[in-house]
Amino acid sequence: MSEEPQDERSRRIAKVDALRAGGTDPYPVRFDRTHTAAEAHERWGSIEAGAETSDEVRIAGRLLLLRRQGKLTFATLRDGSGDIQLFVSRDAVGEDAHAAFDDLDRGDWVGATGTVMKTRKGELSVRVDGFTLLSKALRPLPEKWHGLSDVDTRFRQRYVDLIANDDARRVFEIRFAVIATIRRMLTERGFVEVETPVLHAQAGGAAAKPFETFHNALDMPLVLRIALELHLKRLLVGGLERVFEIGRVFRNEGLGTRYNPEFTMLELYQAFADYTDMMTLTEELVAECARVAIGTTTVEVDGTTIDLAPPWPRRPMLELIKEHAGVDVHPSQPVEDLERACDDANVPHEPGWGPGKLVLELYEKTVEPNLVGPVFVTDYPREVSPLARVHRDDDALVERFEVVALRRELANAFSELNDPIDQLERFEAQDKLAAFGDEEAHGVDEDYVRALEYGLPPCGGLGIGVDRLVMLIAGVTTIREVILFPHLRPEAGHDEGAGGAETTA
RNA sequence: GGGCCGCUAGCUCAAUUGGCAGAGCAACGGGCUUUUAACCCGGAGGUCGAGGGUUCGAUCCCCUCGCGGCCCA
Repeated sequence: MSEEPQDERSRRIAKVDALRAGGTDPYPVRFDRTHTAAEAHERWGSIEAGAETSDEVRIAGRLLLLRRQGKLTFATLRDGSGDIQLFVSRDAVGEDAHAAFDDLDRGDWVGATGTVMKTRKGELSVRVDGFTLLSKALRPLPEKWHGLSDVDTRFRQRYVDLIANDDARRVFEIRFAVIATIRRMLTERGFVEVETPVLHAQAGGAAAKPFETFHNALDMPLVLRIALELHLKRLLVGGLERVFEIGRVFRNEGLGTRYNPEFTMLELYQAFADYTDMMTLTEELVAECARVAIGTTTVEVDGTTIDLAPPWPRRPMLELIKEHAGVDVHPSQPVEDLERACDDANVPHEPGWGPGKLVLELYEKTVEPNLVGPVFVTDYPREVSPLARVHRDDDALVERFEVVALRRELANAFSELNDPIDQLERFEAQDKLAAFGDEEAHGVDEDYVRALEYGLPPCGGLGIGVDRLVMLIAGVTTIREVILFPHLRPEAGHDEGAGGAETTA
Protein backbone atom coordinates (compact mmCIF):
# COMPACT_ATOMS: atom_id res chain seq x y z
CA MET A 1 0.00 0.00 0.00
CA SER A 2 1.71 3.12 -1.10
CA GLU A 3 -1.33 5.30 -0.67
CA GLU A 4 -2.52 6.12 2.82
CA PRO A 5 -6.30 5.81 3.02
CA GLN A 6 -7.71 8.67 5.03
CA ASP A 7 -10.82 7.07 6.32
CA GLU A 8 -10.61 4.39 8.99
CA ARG A 9 -12.92 1.97 7.27
CA SER A 10 -11.17 2.09 3.91
CA ARG A 11 -7.85 1.77 5.72
CA ARG A 12 -9.07 -1.47 7.26
CA ILE A 13 -10.48 -2.75 3.99
CA ALA A 14 -7.02 -2.19 2.57
CA LYS A 15 -5.68 -4.19 5.50
CA VAL A 16 -8.03 -7.05 4.66
CA ASP A 17 -6.76 -7.00 1.08
CA ALA A 18 -3.18 -6.99 2.29
CA LEU A 19 -3.86 -9.93 4.61
CA ARG A 20 -5.41 -11.95 1.80
CA ALA A 21 -2.52 -11.07 -0.49
CA GLY A 22 -0.19 -12.36 2.20
CA GLY A 23 -2.07 -15.63 2.46
CA THR A 24 -3.98 -14.89 5.67
CA ASP A 25 -7.74 -15.42 5.65
CA PRO A 26 -9.24 -12.50 7.60
CA TYR A 27 -12.47 -14.51 8.09
CA PRO A 28 -11.46 -18.12 8.73
CA VAL A 29 -14.04 -20.80 9.38
CA ARG A 30 -13.66 -21.94 12.98
CA PHE A 31 -11.51 -22.05 16.06
CA ASP A 32 -11.14 -24.71 18.75
CA ARG A 33 -10.96 -23.21 22.16
CA THR A 34 -10.18 -24.99 25.38
CA HIS A 35 -11.29 -22.40 27.92
CA THR A 36 -13.45 -19.35 28.24
CA ALA A 37 -12.03 -16.35 30.07
CA ALA A 38 -14.20 -17.16 33.09
CA GLU A 39 -13.02 -20.78 33.12
CA ALA A 40 -9.43 -19.61 33.01
CA HIS A 41 -9.97 -17.24 35.89
CA GLU A 42 -11.68 -19.97 37.86
CA ARG A 43 -8.91 -22.48 37.30
CA TRP A 44 -5.83 -20.25 37.47
CA GLY A 45 -7.08 -17.12 39.17
CA SER A 46 -5.34 -17.92 42.41
CA ILE A 47 -1.80 -18.43 41.09
CA GLU A 48 0.81 -16.02 42.43
CA ALA A 49 1.64 -12.74 40.75
CA GLY A 50 4.61 -13.36 38.50
CA ALA A 51 3.90 -17.12 38.28
CA GLU A 52 4.34 -19.00 35.00
CA THR A 53 2.59 -22.28 34.28
CA SER A 54 3.15 -24.74 31.48
CA ASP A 55 -0.61 -25.16 31.05
CA GLU A 56 -1.54 -24.67 27.39
CA VAL A 57 -4.84 -23.00 26.55
CA ARG A 58 -6.64 -21.88 23.43
CA ILE A 59 -8.91 -18.90 23.95
CA ALA A 60 -10.89 -16.67 21.65
CA GLY A 61 -12.58 -13.32 21.85
CA ARG A 62 -12.66 -9.73 20.77
CA LEU A 63 -9.71 -7.39 21.25
CA LEU A 64 -11.02 -4.62 23.43
CA LEU A 65 -7.86 -2.82 24.41
CA LEU A 66 -4.32 -2.91 23.08
CA ARG A 67 -1.34 -1.69 25.06
CA ARG A 68 1.61 -1.85 22.73
CA GLN A 69 4.89 -1.43 24.39
CA GLY A 70 7.60 -1.96 21.84
CA LYS A 71 8.68 -5.56 21.95
CA LEU A 72 5.87 -6.49 24.30
CA THR A 73 2.15 -6.08 23.74
CA PHE A 74 -0.69 -6.44 26.21
CA ALA A 75 -4.20 -6.95 24.97
CA THR A 76 -7.53 -7.26 26.73
CA LEU A 77 -9.51 -10.07 25.14
CA ARG A 78 -13.22 -10.40 25.84
CA ASP A 79 -15.37 -13.45 25.24
CA GLY A 80 -18.94 -14.14 26.29
CA SER A 81 -17.83 -14.96 29.82
CA GLY A 82 -15.53 -12.06 30.59
CA ASP A 83 -12.09 -10.61 29.95
CA ILE A 84 -8.60 -12.03 29.99
CA GLN A 85 -5.27 -10.48 29.10
CA LEU A 86 -2.98 -11.58 26.31
CA PHE A 87 0.74 -11.18 26.89
CA VAL A 88 2.47 -11.11 23.52
CA SER A 89 6.23 -10.98 23.72
CA ARG A 90 8.36 -10.68 20.62
CA ASP A 91 10.81 -13.18 22.05
CA ALA A 92 8.05 -15.75 22.39
CA VAL A 93 6.24 -15.37 19.06
CA GLY A 94 9.00 -14.07 16.81
CA GLU A 95 9.40 -10.74 15.09
CA ASP A 96 6.96 -11.32 12.21
CA ALA A 97 4.15 -12.63 14.35
CA HIS A 98 4.62 -9.84 16.84
CA ALA A 99 4.41 -7.28 14.05
CA ALA A 100 1.29 -8.99 12.74
CA PHE A 101 -0.25 -8.87 16.20
CA ASP A 102 0.49 -5.17 16.50
CA ASP A 103 -1.21 -4.73 13.16
CA LEU A 104 -4.53 -5.94 14.64
CA ASP A 105 -7.15 -3.39 15.58
CA ARG A 106 -9.38 -2.94 18.58
CA GLY A 107 -12.57 -4.78 17.75
CA ASP A 108 -10.98 -7.66 15.85
CA TRP A 109 -11.89 -11.19 16.89
CA VAL A 110 -8.82 -13.25 17.69
CA GLY A 111 -7.99 -16.77 18.79
CA ALA A 112 -4.79 -17.31 20.73
CA THR A 113 -2.78 -20.23 22.05
CA GLY A 114 -0.30 -20.04 24.86
CA THR A 115 0.45 -20.79 28.45
CA VAL A 116 -1.27 -19.39 31.49
CA MET A 117 0.70 -16.91 33.60
CA LYS A 118 0.22 -14.01 35.90
CA THR A 119 2.05 -10.71 35.41
CA ARG A 120 4.06 -9.05 38.13
CA LYS A 121 1.11 -6.79 38.78
CA GLY A 122 -1.07 -9.86 39.25
CA GLU A 123 -3.11 -9.85 36.03
CA LEU A 124 -4.00 -13.34 34.83
CA SER A 125 -2.76 -13.60 31.26
CA VAL A 126 -2.08 -15.96 28.42
CA ARG A 127 1.55 -15.86 27.31
CA VAL A 128 0.82 -16.11 23.63
CA ASP A 129 2.81 -18.41 21.40
CA GLY A 130 0.50 -18.20 18.41
CA PHE A 131 -2.64 -16.40 17.33
CA THR A 132 -5.21 -16.37 14.55
CA LEU A 133 -7.29 -13.47 13.33
CA LEU A 134 -10.87 -14.81 13.48
CA SER A 135 -12.79 -11.87 12.09
CA LYS A 136 -11.50 -8.51 10.98
CA ALA A 137 -13.50 -5.50 12.17
CA LEU A 138 -13.80 -2.73 9.61
CA ARG A 139 -15.32 -0.13 11.87
CA PRO A 140 -13.61 1.31 14.91
CA LEU A 141 -14.96 0.75 18.40
CA PRO A 142 -16.31 3.68 20.39
CA GLU A 143 -14.14 5.56 22.81
CA LYS A 144 -12.67 3.12 25.29
CA TRP A 145 -13.36 5.09 28.44
CA HIS A 146 -16.68 6.83 27.87
CA GLY A 147 -18.05 4.09 25.65
CA LEU A 148 -21.03 4.86 23.49
CA SER A 149 -23.43 7.30 25.09
CA ASP A 150 -25.49 8.73 22.27
CA VAL A 151 -28.89 7.30 23.14
CA ASP A 152 -30.09 7.08 19.58
CA THR A 153 -27.01 5.20 18.41
CA ARG A 154 -27.10 2.92 21.44
CA PHE A 155 -30.56 1.69 20.52
CA ARG A 156 -30.13 1.64 16.76
CA GLN A 157 -26.80 -0.13 16.93
CA ARG A 158 -27.37 -2.25 20.00
CA TYR A 159 -24.46 -4.48 18.97
CA VAL A 160 -22.11 -1.57 19.58
CA ASP A 161 -23.84 -0.71 22.84
CA LEU A 162 -23.34 -4.27 24.04
CA ILE A 163 -19.65 -4.19 23.13
CA ALA A 164 -18.97 -0.82 24.66
CA ASN A 165 -21.22 -0.48 27.68
CA ASP A 166 -21.02 -2.78 30.67
CA ASP A 167 -24.33 -1.47 31.89
CA ALA A 168 -26.14 -2.51 28.74
CA ARG A 169 -24.86 -6.05 29.18
CA ARG A 170 -25.82 -5.99 32.85
CA VAL A 171 -29.41 -5.04 32.05
CA PHE A 172 -29.82 -7.82 29.51
CA GLU A 173 -28.21 -10.39 31.76
CA ILE A 174 -30.88 -9.45 34.27
CA ARG A 175 -33.50 -9.86 31.59
CA PHE A 176 -32.23 -13.30 30.60
CA ALA A 177 -32.13 -14.35 34.27
CA VAL A 178 -35.66 -13.09 34.93
CA ILE A 179 -37.11 -15.00 32.01
CA ALA A 180 -35.20 -18.16 32.85
CA THR A 181 -36.39 -17.92 36.45
CA ILE A 182 -40.02 -17.52 35.42
CA ARG A 183 -39.76 -20.61 33.23
CA ARG A 184 -38.06 -22.63 35.93
CA MET A 185 -40.48 -21.69 38.70
CA LEU A 186 -43.60 -22.26 36.67
CA THR A 187 -42.32 -25.53 35.29
CA GLU A 188 -41.53 -26.65 38.85
CA ARG A 189 -45.11 -25.81 39.81
CA GLY A 190 -46.56 -28.00 37.11
CA PHE A 191 -47.28 -25.38 34.46
CA VAL A 192 -46.75 -26.22 30.81
CA GLU A 193 -45.45 -23.65 28.38
CA VAL A 194 -47.50 -23.18 25.24
CA GLU A 195 -47.48 -21.03 22.14
CA THR A 196 -50.70 -19.53 20.88
CA PRO A 197 -51.31 -17.61 17.66
CA VAL A 198 -49.98 -14.11 17.10
CA LEU A 199 -52.28 -13.49 14.15
CA HIS A 200 -55.87 -13.10 15.26
CA ALA A 201 -59.05 -12.55 13.33
CA GLN A 202 -60.26 -10.37 16.18
CA ALA A 203 -58.45 -8.48 18.93
CA GLY A 204 -59.35 -9.34 22.49
CA GLY A 205 -58.19 -9.99 26.01
CA ALA A 206 -57.20 -6.40 26.73
CA ALA A 207 -58.24 -2.83 26.06
CA ALA A 208 -55.87 -1.65 23.35
CA LYS A 209 -55.77 -0.68 19.71
CA PRO A 210 -54.38 -3.49 17.56
CA PHE A 211 -52.07 -3.50 14.57
CA GLU A 212 -53.78 -4.50 11.38
CA THR A 213 -52.38 -6.79 8.74
CA PHE A 214 -53.68 -8.82 5.85
CA HIS A 215 -53.67 -12.46 4.86
CA ASN A 216 -53.41 -12.64 1.11
CA ALA A 217 -54.43 -16.25 0.55
CA LEU A 218 -57.44 -15.94 2.84
CA ASP A 219 -58.13 -12.49 1.45
CA MET A 220 -58.97 -11.18 4.88
CA PRO A 221 -57.74 -8.63 7.39
CA LEU A 222 -56.07 -9.90 10.54
CA VAL A 223 -54.77 -8.21 13.65
CA LEU A 224 -51.71 -8.87 15.76
CA ARG A 225 -52.59 -10.04 19.24
CA ILE A 226 -52.91 -7.52 22.06
CA ALA A 227 -53.02 -10.19 24.78
CA LEU A 228 -52.57 -13.92 25.26
CA GLU A 229 -55.56 -14.40 27.50
CA LEU A 230 -58.36 -15.85 25.44
CA HIS A 231 -56.38 -18.63 23.81
CA LEU A 232 -54.78 -19.68 27.06
CA LYS A 233 -58.16 -20.02 28.77
CA ARG A 234 -59.40 -22.09 25.84
CA LEU A 235 -56.61 -24.50 26.77
CA LEU A 236 -58.01 -24.81 30.29
CA VAL A 237 -61.34 -25.69 28.72
CA GLY A 238 -59.39 -28.38 26.90
CA GLY A 239 -58.20 -29.82 30.17
CA LEU A 240 -54.70 -28.35 30.50
CA GLU A 241 -54.82 -27.30 34.13
CA ARG A 242 -51.82 -25.04 34.34
CA VAL A 243 -50.51 -23.20 31.29
CA PHE A 244 -48.31 -20.22 30.64
CA GLU A 245 -46.93 -18.33 27.71
CA ILE A 246 -44.19 -15.76 27.54
CA GLY A 247 -45.12 -14.00 24.37
CA ARG A 248 -44.89 -10.88 22.38
CA VAL A 249 -47.97 -8.72 22.20
CA PHE A 250 -48.53 -5.69 20.00
CA ARG A 251 -50.37 -2.52 20.82
CA ASN A 252 -50.82 0.29 18.39
CA GLU A 253 -49.88 3.15 20.68
CA GLY A 254 -47.33 5.92 20.65
CA LEU A 255 -43.61 5.42 20.92
CA GLY A 256 -41.73 6.68 23.89
CA THR A 257 -39.75 6.02 26.99
CA ARG A 258 -42.58 4.03 28.55
CA TYR A 259 -44.07 2.42 25.47
CA ASN A 260 -42.80 0.08 22.81
CA PRO A 261 -45.34 -1.13 20.27
CA GLU A 262 -44.29 -4.73 20.87
CA PHE A 263 -43.52 -5.99 24.33
CA THR A 264 -43.35 -9.22 26.23
CA MET A 265 -46.10 -10.54 28.47
CA LEU A 266 -46.16 -13.47 30.79
CA GLU A 267 -49.64 -14.86 31.17
CA LEU A 268 -50.53 -17.92 33.18
CA TYR A 269 -53.75 -19.68 34.11
CA GLN A 270 -54.28 -22.13 36.93
CA ALA A 271 -57.38 -24.29 37.30
CA PHE A 272 -59.17 -24.42 40.66
CA ALA A 273 -57.34 -21.29 41.84
CA ASP A 274 -58.63 -17.77 42.41
CA TYR A 275 -57.06 -14.32 42.52
CA THR A 276 -55.76 -14.76 46.04
CA ASP A 277 -53.70 -17.72 44.81
CA MET A 278 -52.46 -15.46 42.02
CA MET A 279 -51.33 -12.90 44.59
CA THR A 280 -49.22 -15.44 46.40
CA LEU A 281 -47.77 -16.71 43.16
CA THR A 282 -47.02 -13.18 41.94
CA GLU A 283 -45.10 -12.27 45.09
CA GLU A 284 -43.08 -15.43 44.95
CA LEU A 285 -42.31 -15.11 41.23
CA VAL A 286 -41.25 -11.50 41.37
CA ALA A 287 -39.16 -11.86 44.51
CA GLU A 288 -37.40 -14.95 43.19
CA CYS A 289 -36.67 -13.25 39.86
CA ALA A 290 -35.01 -10.41 41.75
CA ARG A 291 -33.02 -12.76 43.95
CA VAL A 292 -31.72 -14.75 41.02
CA ALA A 293 -31.04 -11.75 38.78
CA ILE A 294 -29.48 -9.32 41.24
CA GLY A 295 -29.03 -11.30 44.45
CA THR A 296 -31.47 -9.29 46.53
CA THR A 297 -35.14 -8.35 46.70
CA THR A 298 -34.25 -4.72 47.33
CA VAL A 299 -34.45 -2.67 44.17
CA GLU A 300 -33.80 0.98 43.49
CA VAL A 301 -35.29 2.99 40.66
CA ASP A 302 -34.70 6.68 40.27
CA GLY A 303 -33.62 7.17 43.85
CA THR A 304 -36.50 5.26 45.44
CA THR A 305 -35.78 1.94 47.08
CA ILE A 306 -38.38 -0.75 47.67
CA ASP A 307 -38.28 -4.31 48.92
CA LEU A 308 -39.99 -6.97 46.82
CA ALA A 309 -39.86 -9.65 49.51
CA PRO A 310 -43.31 -11.12 50.24
CA PRO A 311 -45.84 -10.60 51.58
CA TRP A 312 -47.10 -7.44 49.90
CA PRO A 313 -50.03 -5.44 51.26
CA ARG A 314 -53.42 -6.22 49.72
CA ARG A 315 -55.55 -3.08 49.49
CA PRO A 316 -59.04 -2.76 48.00
CA MET A 317 -59.19 -0.02 45.39
CA LEU A 318 -62.14 1.74 47.01
CA GLU A 319 -60.29 1.95 50.30
CA LEU A 320 -57.27 3.47 48.59
CA ILE A 321 -59.43 6.05 46.84
CA LYS A 322 -60.92 7.05 50.17
CA GLU A 323 -57.47 7.34 51.65
CA HIS A 324 -55.87 9.34 48.84
CA ALA A 325 -58.73 11.35 47.39
CA GLY A 326 -60.85 11.65 50.51
CA VAL A 327 -63.99 10.51 48.72
CA ASP A 328 -66.09 7.50 49.58
CA VAL A 329 -67.19 6.01 46.29
CA HIS A 330 -68.67 2.77 45.05
CA PRO A 331 -69.55 1.78 41.47
CA SER A 332 -73.13 1.12 42.58
CA GLN A 333 -73.62 4.83 43.22
CA PRO A 334 -75.44 7.00 40.66
CA VAL A 335 -73.27 8.45 37.94
CA GLU A 336 -74.03 12.01 39.03
CA ASP A 337 -72.68 11.34 42.52
CA LEU A 338 -69.51 9.85 41.07
CA GLU A 339 -69.05 12.75 38.69
CA ARG A 340 -69.33 15.07 41.67
CA ALA A 341 -66.72 12.98 43.51
CA CYS A 342 -64.39 13.36 40.53
CA ASP A 343 -64.94 17.10 40.53
CA ASP A 344 -64.22 17.25 44.25
CA ALA A 345 -60.98 15.38 43.69
CA ASN A 346 -60.08 17.48 40.65
CA VAL A 347 -60.24 14.53 38.30
CA PRO A 348 -61.47 15.41 34.80
CA HIS A 349 -64.13 13.14 33.34
CA GLU A 350 -66.10 12.87 30.15
CA PRO A 351 -69.81 12.61 29.56
CA GLY A 352 -70.96 9.08 28.91
CA TRP A 353 -68.57 7.46 31.32
CA GLY A 354 -70.19 4.80 33.42
CA PRO A 355 -69.79 4.48 37.17
CA GLY A 356 -67.02 1.91 36.89
CA LYS A 357 -65.01 4.06 34.53
CA LEU A 358 -65.39 7.06 36.84
CA VAL A 359 -64.19 5.08 39.84
CA LEU A 360 -61.25 3.69 37.89
CA GLU A 361 -60.32 7.18 36.74
CA LEU A 362 -60.38 8.42 40.32
CA TYR A 363 -58.02 5.61 41.26
CA GLU A 364 -55.67 6.15 38.33
CA LYS A 365 -55.39 9.88 38.86
CA THR A 366 -55.30 10.15 42.63
CA VAL A 367 -53.93 6.86 43.92
CA GLU A 368 -51.67 5.15 41.42
CA PRO A 369 -49.18 8.02 40.98
CA ASN A 370 -48.57 7.92 44.73
CA LEU A 371 -48.21 4.18 45.24
CA VAL A 372 -44.66 3.19 45.97
CA GLY A 373 -45.52 -0.42 46.63
CA PRO A 374 -45.22 -3.15 45.94
CA VAL A 375 -48.91 -3.45 46.64
CA PHE A 376 -51.85 -5.48 45.40
CA VAL A 377 -54.67 -3.14 44.45
CA THR A 378 -57.75 -5.36 44.60
CA ASP A 379 -61.41 -5.49 43.62
CA TYR A 380 -62.00 -3.44 40.49
CA PRO A 381 -65.30 -2.14 39.13
CA ARG A 382 -67.06 -4.80 37.11
CA GLU A 383 -67.75 -2.51 34.16
CA VAL A 384 -64.04 -2.03 33.35
CA SER A 385 -63.11 -5.70 33.70
CA PRO A 386 -64.99 -7.72 31.12
CA LEU A 387 -63.07 -10.96 31.66
CA ALA A 388 -63.05 -11.12 35.46
CA ARG A 389 -65.47 -12.98 37.71
CA VAL A 390 -67.94 -11.00 39.78
CA HIS A 391 -66.71 -10.50 43.32
CA ARG A 392 -68.01 -13.13 45.71
CA ASP A 393 -69.11 -10.42 48.20
CA ASP A 394 -70.11 -7.48 45.97
CA ASP A 395 -71.63 -7.76 42.53
CA ALA A 396 -70.58 -4.26 41.44
CA LEU A 397 -66.97 -5.40 41.70
CA VAL A 398 -64.84 -8.15 40.23
CA GLU A 399 -62.15 -10.30 41.77
CA ARG A 400 -59.22 -8.60 40.16
CA PHE A 401 -55.95 -7.07 41.25
CA GLU A 402 -53.13 -5.08 39.79
CA VAL A 403 -49.69 -4.88 41.29
CA VAL A 404 -48.26 -1.41 41.52
CA ALA A 405 -44.58 -0.91 42.19
CA LEU A 406 -42.97 2.50 42.02
CA ARG A 407 -46.08 4.08 40.53
CA ARG A 408 -46.23 1.66 37.64
CA GLU A 409 -48.54 -1.24 36.96
CA LEU A 410 -46.59 -4.44 37.01
CA ALA A 411 -49.19 -7.19 36.92
CA ASN A 412 -52.89 -7.76 36.39
CA ALA A 413 -54.86 -10.78 37.52
CA PHE A 414 -58.37 -12.12 38.05
CA SER A 415 -60.45 -14.88 39.33
CA GLU A 416 -61.42 -15.68 35.75
CA LEU A 417 -64.96 -15.33 34.55
CA ASN A 418 -66.18 -18.78 33.50
CA ASP A 419 -69.94 -18.21 33.25
CA PRO A 420 -70.59 -18.21 29.50
CA ILE A 421 -73.85 -16.28 29.75
CA ASP A 422 -72.27 -13.55 31.90
CA GLN A 423 -69.28 -13.47 29.54
CA LEU A 424 -71.49 -12.98 26.51
CA GLU A 425 -73.23 -10.07 28.21
CA ARG A 426 -69.91 -8.45 29.07
CA PHE A 427 -68.72 -8.84 25.49
CA GLU A 428 -71.93 -7.26 24.26
CA ALA A 429 -71.38 -4.30 26.58
CA GLN A 430 -67.89 -3.91 25.09
CA ASP A 431 -69.36 -4.16 21.65
CA LYS A 432 -71.54 -1.15 22.42
CA LEU A 433 -68.53 0.86 23.55
CA ALA A 434 -66.76 -0.09 20.33
CA ALA A 435 -69.78 1.00 18.36
CA PHE A 436 -69.56 4.35 20.14
CA GLY A 437 -66.04 4.71 18.81
CA ASP A 438 -63.91 3.31 21.63
CA GLU A 439 -61.01 1.89 19.65
CA GLU A 440 -59.76 -0.01 22.66
CA ALA A 441 -62.99 -1.92 23.22
CA HIS A 442 -63.61 -5.15 21.34
CA GLY A 443 -66.68 -7.08 20.41
CA VAL A 444 -67.98 -10.56 21.01
CA ASP A 445 -65.52 -13.40 20.53
CA GLU A 446 -68.04 -16.07 19.64
CA ASP A 447 -65.64 -18.96 19.62
CA TYR A 448 -64.42 -17.98 23.07
CA VAL A 449 -67.97 -17.99 24.38
CA ARG A 450 -68.54 -21.37 22.72
CA ALA A 451 -65.42 -22.65 24.51
CA LEU A 452 -66.79 -21.42 27.84
CA GLU A 453 -70.01 -23.26 27.08
CA TYR A 454 -68.02 -26.51 27.16
CA GLY A 455 -66.95 -25.54 30.69
CA LEU A 456 -63.96 -23.55 31.91
CA PRO A 457 -62.93 -24.75 35.35
CA PRO A 458 -62.76 -22.09 38.01
CA CYS A 459 -59.33 -20.58 37.62
CA GLY A 460 -57.01 -17.76 38.43
CA GLY A 461 -55.14 -15.93 35.71
CA LEU A 462 -52.16 -13.64 35.91
CA GLY A 463 -50.40 -11.34 33.46
CA ILE A 464 -47.04 -9.73 34.13
CA GLY A 465 -45.35 -7.20 31.89
CA VAL A 466 -41.94 -8.79 31.56
CA ASP A 467 -40.29 -5.61 30.31
CA ARG A 468 -41.60 -3.67 33.27
CA LEU A 469 -40.51 -6.38 35.66
CA VAL A 470 -37.02 -6.24 34.20
CA MET A 471 -37.02 -2.43 34.43
CA LEU A 472 -37.89 -2.68 38.10
CA ILE A 473 -35.25 -5.24 38.92
CA ALA A 474 -32.56 -3.61 36.78
CA GLY A 475 -33.40 -0.18 38.16
CA VAL A 476 -33.86 1.54 34.81
CA THR A 477 -36.56 4.05 33.94
CA THR A 478 -37.16 3.51 30.23
CA ILE A 479 -38.53 0.46 28.49
CA ARG A 480 -36.01 0.93 25.69
CA GLU A 481 -33.23 0.00 28.06
CA VAL A 482 -34.66 -3.49 28.54
CA ILE A 483 -35.64 -4.27 24.94
CA LEU A 484 -32.74 -5.37 22.77
CA PHE A 485 -34.01 -3.64 19.66
CA PRO A 486 -36.59 -1.05 20.63
CA HIS A 487 -38.73 0.37 17.88
CA LEU A 488 -37.40 3.67 16.56
CA ARG A 489 -38.28 5.88 13.68
CA PRO A 490 -36.33 4.92 10.57
CA GLU A 491 -32.89 6.43 10.30
CA ALA A 492 -32.79 9.68 8.39
CA GLY A 493 -31.78 9.25 4.77
CA HIS A 494 -29.86 11.83 2.80
CA ASP A 495 -32.39 12.45 0.07
CA GLU A 496 -35.39 13.59 2.06
CA GLY A 497 -34.88 17.33 2.00
CA ALA A 498 -37.39 19.86 3.19
CA GLY A 499 -39.39 20.22 0.01
CA GLY A 500 -41.05 23.58 -0.26
CA ALA A 501 -39.97 25.91 2.48
CA GLU A 502 -41.97 29.06 2.57
CA THR A 503 -40.78 31.81 0.30
CA THR A 504 -40.36 35.15 1.96
CA ALA A 505 -38.41 37.11 -0.60
C1' G B 1 -50.32 16.56 19.34
C1' G B 2 -47.82 20.98 22.36
C1' G B 3 -43.44 23.25 24.93
C1' C B 4 -38.26 23.18 25.94
C1' C B 5 -33.35 21.14 24.93
C1' G B 6 -29.78 18.55 21.87
C1' C B 7 -27.44 17.11 16.97
C1' U B 8 -19.66 19.86 15.94
C1' A B 9 -13.71 14.58 13.85
C1' G B 10 -14.84 7.28 14.16
C1' C B 11 -16.16 8.01 19.85
C1' U B 12 -16.65 11.52 24.30
C1' C B 13 -17.06 16.58 24.55
C1' A B 14 -15.40 22.14 23.99
C1' A B 15 -15.53 26.90 21.48
C1' U B 16 -17.15 30.99 18.32
C1' U B 17 -22.08 37.70 21.75
C1' G B 18 -21.43 36.55 12.88
C1' G B 19 -14.68 36.75 10.92
C1' C B 20 -9.30 30.51 8.99
C1' A B 21 -13.39 25.08 14.00
C1' G B 22 -10.52 22.73 19.26
C1' A B 23 -9.17 18.84 23.07
C1' G B 24 -8.97 13.76 24.87
C1' C B 25 -9.47 8.84 23.07
C1' A B 26 -9.26 6.03 18.37
C1' A B 27 -6.46 6.02 13.70
C1' C B 28 -1.40 7.30 11.29
C1' G B 29 4.45 7.95 11.89
C1' G B 30 8.41 7.40 15.70
C1' G B 31 10.13 5.51 20.80
C1' C B 32 9.37 1.91 24.66
C1' U B 33 9.81 -6.16 27.18
C1' U B 34 5.25 -6.31 33.06
C1' U B 35 1.02 -2.76 30.97
C1' U B 36 -4.21 -1.96 33.15
C1' A B 37 -8.16 4.24 29.93
C1' A B 38 -0.24 2.27 29.54
C1' C B 39 3.10 6.32 28.61
C1' C B 40 6.28 10.02 25.64
C1' C B 41 7.11 12.73 20.81
C1' G B 42 5.14 14.11 15.85
C1' G B 43 1.89 14.87 11.82
C1' A B 44 -3.03 14.32 10.08
C1' G B 45 -8.29 14.08 10.39
C1' G B 46 -14.62 18.29 9.80
C1' U B 47 -20.83 18.84 4.31
C1' C B 48 -20.49 21.97 12.38
C1' G B 49 -28.02 16.86 11.40
C1' A B 50 -30.48 18.42 6.17
C1' G B 51 -32.50 22.30 3.11
C1' G B 52 -33.58 27.39 2.44
C1' G B 53 -33.15 32.73 4.00
C1' U B 54 -30.59 37.27 6.00
C1' U B 55 -25.42 39.02 5.48
C1' C B 56 -19.41 41.32 2.45
C1' G B 57 -19.11 36.85 5.37
C1' A B 58 -23.36 31.83 8.86
C1' U B 59 -21.36 26.26 12.72
C1' C B 60 -23.45 30.81 15.27
C1' C B 61 -29.16 34.83 13.53
C1' C B 62 -34.21 33.51 11.01
C1' C B 63 -37.53 29.69 8.61
C1' U B 64 -38.72 24.61 7.26
C1' C B 65 -37.63 19.59 7.90
C1' G B 66 -35.32 15.02 10.16
C1' C B 67 -33.76 12.21 14.43
C1' G B 68 -33.30 11.96 19.66
C1' G B 69 -34.06 13.52 24.89
C1' C B 70 -37.05 15.79 28.89
C1' C B 71 -41.80 17.70 30.38
C1' C B 72 -47.08 18.16 29.34
C1' A B 73 -51.78 16.29 27.04
